[in-house]
Amino acid sequence: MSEAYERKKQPELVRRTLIDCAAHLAIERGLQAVTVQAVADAAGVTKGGLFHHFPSKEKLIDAVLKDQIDKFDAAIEATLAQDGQGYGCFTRAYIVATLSMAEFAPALESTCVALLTEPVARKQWSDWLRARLARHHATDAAPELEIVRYAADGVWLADLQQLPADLRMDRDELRKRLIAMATK
Amino acid sequence: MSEAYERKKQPELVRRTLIDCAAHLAIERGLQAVTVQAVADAAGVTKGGLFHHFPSKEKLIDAVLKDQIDKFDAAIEATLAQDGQGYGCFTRAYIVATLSMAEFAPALESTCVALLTEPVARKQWSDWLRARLARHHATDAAPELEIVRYAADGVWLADLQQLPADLRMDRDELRKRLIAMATK
DNA sequence: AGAAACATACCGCGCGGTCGGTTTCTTTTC
DNA sequence: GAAAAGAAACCGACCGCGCGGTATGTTTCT
Repeated sequence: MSEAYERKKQPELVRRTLIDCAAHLAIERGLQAVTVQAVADAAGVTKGGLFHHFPSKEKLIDAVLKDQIDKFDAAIEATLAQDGQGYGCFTRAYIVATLSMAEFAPALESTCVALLTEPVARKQWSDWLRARLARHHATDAAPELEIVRYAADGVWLADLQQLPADLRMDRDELRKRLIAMATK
Repeated sequence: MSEAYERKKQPELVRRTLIDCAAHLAIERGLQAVTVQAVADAAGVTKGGLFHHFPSKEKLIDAVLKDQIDKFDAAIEATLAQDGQGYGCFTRAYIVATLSMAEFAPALESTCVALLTEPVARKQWSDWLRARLARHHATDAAPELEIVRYAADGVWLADLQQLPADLRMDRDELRKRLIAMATK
């Protein structure tokens, strides 16, 4: 109640920090660096503290995955709210979301493909995509749009690999071109 | 010399098997399943035998990576030998190589993105790409072609994730469309 | 005979995970 | 309102196991 100084513990804040640190570690120093100890240290907690929030390391990873998908989904929803509807609206939102992920979190907490190759993660992603495609079937079923989505994925991958800038197109121009391909 | 029954040991064959098994394991059961013991077992060798061929696990992984890039490079070279030259010849070869990788080795030994996210691997790939782009600068520098490459990468990624078939376009049609985009 | 190609047995370390205690917050009771 | 009671949040020490790696012996080829 008192707004003097909020010295109360914030468990959900710690939980967030743990998830973020795990993603950060994975992308910065590789998957092998994601140990329970390292994540706990980075989050300023002890190992015991971490296991208070997550029953196992696997559950931690699951949470990281879910978090990434949730963020992505929210970004798409936000764009859809503006763009409205019409041919390729979902695809355009997909492009914007993917590219902005890469832009604002350059290989930081944006994602972890490494995790995506883990069998558990594949299902989470394909389930999400299937649900989305079903929803936007009327506007985004054209094969041309599928190809544009692949291109966005490729850009995302390049970003994850931290592909040197001299091998890549300017991001704004890239976005423009992709959106143009997904319009009309 | 004797062609009676070739009972001689074939060390380079064992080496190949080890590399293949490592890649196989990574893609089938995730990166965490790639342990020295598991690779050795899968290859029908003991752990000591494995360490006779590779001084460390890291060198094994390096070899897997190099092998993938070599295969990819060879596939491109083969296509280039037929396609000849002209606008987008490298990009078309890139498409064919990427797609055939995915087709003939469906998530088997085709590759391991997981490994690609490891810092070591990033350099290997970007070095290769830079060298290639420099060589084909005259024909494959157009921004449209870069986008098509991204699309091919996206397809490759989808394959790695073993994305269900109901979410994907037919591969032959996909190839046709991509090549068309990289022509003229 | 000598070297390469393995197998066998072993080691130390760091990993994921557990357990009991301690602190911090929330709720109950008077 | 304070004090007691309870639960939640977290720490610190510990454990067993499986990992990457080694040293030495044994077989197989040249």
